[in-house]
Amino acid sequence: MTSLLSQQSFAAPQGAGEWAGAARLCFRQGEEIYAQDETADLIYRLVRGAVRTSHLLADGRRQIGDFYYENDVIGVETGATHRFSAEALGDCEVLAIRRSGSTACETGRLERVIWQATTAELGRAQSHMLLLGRATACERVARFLLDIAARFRGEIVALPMSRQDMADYLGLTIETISRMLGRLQAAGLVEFLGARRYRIRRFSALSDMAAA
Amino acid sequence: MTSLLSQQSFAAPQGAGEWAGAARLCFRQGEEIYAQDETADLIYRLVRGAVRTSHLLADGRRQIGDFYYENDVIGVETGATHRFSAEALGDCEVLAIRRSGSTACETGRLERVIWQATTAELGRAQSHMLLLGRATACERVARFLLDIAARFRGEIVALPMSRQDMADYLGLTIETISRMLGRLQAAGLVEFLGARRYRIRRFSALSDMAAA
DNA sequence: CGGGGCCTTGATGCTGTTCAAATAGAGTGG
DNA sequence: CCACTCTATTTGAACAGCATCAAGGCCCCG
Repeated sequence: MTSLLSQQSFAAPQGAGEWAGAARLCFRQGEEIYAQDETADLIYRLVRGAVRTSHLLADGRRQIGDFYYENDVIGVETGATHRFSAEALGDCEVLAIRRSGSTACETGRLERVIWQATTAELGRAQSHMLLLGRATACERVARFLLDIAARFRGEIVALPMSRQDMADYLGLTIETISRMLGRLQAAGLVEFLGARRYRIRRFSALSDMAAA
Repeated sequence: MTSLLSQQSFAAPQGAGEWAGAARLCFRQGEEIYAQDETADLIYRLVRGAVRTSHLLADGRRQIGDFYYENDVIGVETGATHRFSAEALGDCEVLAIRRSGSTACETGRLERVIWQATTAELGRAQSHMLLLGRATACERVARFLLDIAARFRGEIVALPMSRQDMADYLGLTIETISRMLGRLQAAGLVEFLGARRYRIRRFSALSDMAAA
């Protein structure tokens, strides 16, 4: 029942036609897929692995835009250049395709992909905004654990990113991240199996911690 | 020379055709244009006045999404309902039009408006994210003053929003806002004429305070 | 001229940061 | 397979920035 077919249809829910002429690229851990301020003439579809997008300020402060997984589209921008860079969190594989020069909204298949990716980006950016604006450290971490868990089927969730990545995503320090994770575990809401794997123990209580 | 015609063409830079069948609505200060969680079947074009969008959490914490001025489009959403509500900051006037049910990306004139508004939203949400994630109180306030000023021709800038609105936009308290404004004024970077009008005195120095 | 909301200013406290050090864990070579 | 090393993570203590609490002043508008 859990055949290759159903697995394939899960891996390419919108049909693979849009990505027919795309180039297949591989990146190793930490490698840059595209750079901040680079011209944004390619868009990418993540086939395997995980990616972070990050924005670096002049003085070294960093903000992680988001984390991406299989089937997510990255590289779509509102301007001519990339506001964020994209780096592979582990070894990963992407399809890259040139966006046909048209920045406008058209009926073509690729434009539909761009539209969907843009609205998805907007939704996630808005959620991220709410998180950064008015949430306590504990709420941010709780929401993060829930969000990551929501992307997986299995009960045990893997964290492909470092504590520093989490900190730069949540607008906190690694020490605070570590302390809040410890607190949530001590309260029995989550259980860690090493630093990079966890399981949610009390979902509703964790949701309460995450507030709205 | 500064005729009605040129004023009109400024008021409708992309042609008014898209808004031909739109209803004209007026709101008084503080009135709600649309509510959080309400079905998002209308989009709006702000003709006169200023608007804030805000998201309320269960415990009363509030996050301002953004501030909007003449010719801005509001009400475009990533889902079926409004994630933010919209309120008039002063008396204002909007055009409202039903988005034709099609959530997809099409070549129609209205779809083009929606596309442009969506990308504008994404860009602003990303900037806002960077501001909330890794900026100090002083940097946030400096950037805010620059951003608002960038929307006006004149040298003297009016603030249509209260200190509470600014605070909920920047993720700070009104007291901190007030102190930072005082500090920037004491440093000679800006000059206030009453609480709601200011002038930028040293633009480059203010830009430096705002960091990236 | 007076009322009331908005804004500013001051004193104190708490959350999260910073600095510092210990520990755990992953990768490597013997 | 184990010891070793290097990095990532955790933990602790002191500090700083912003929040909170509390007055006081300004300004707008009747």
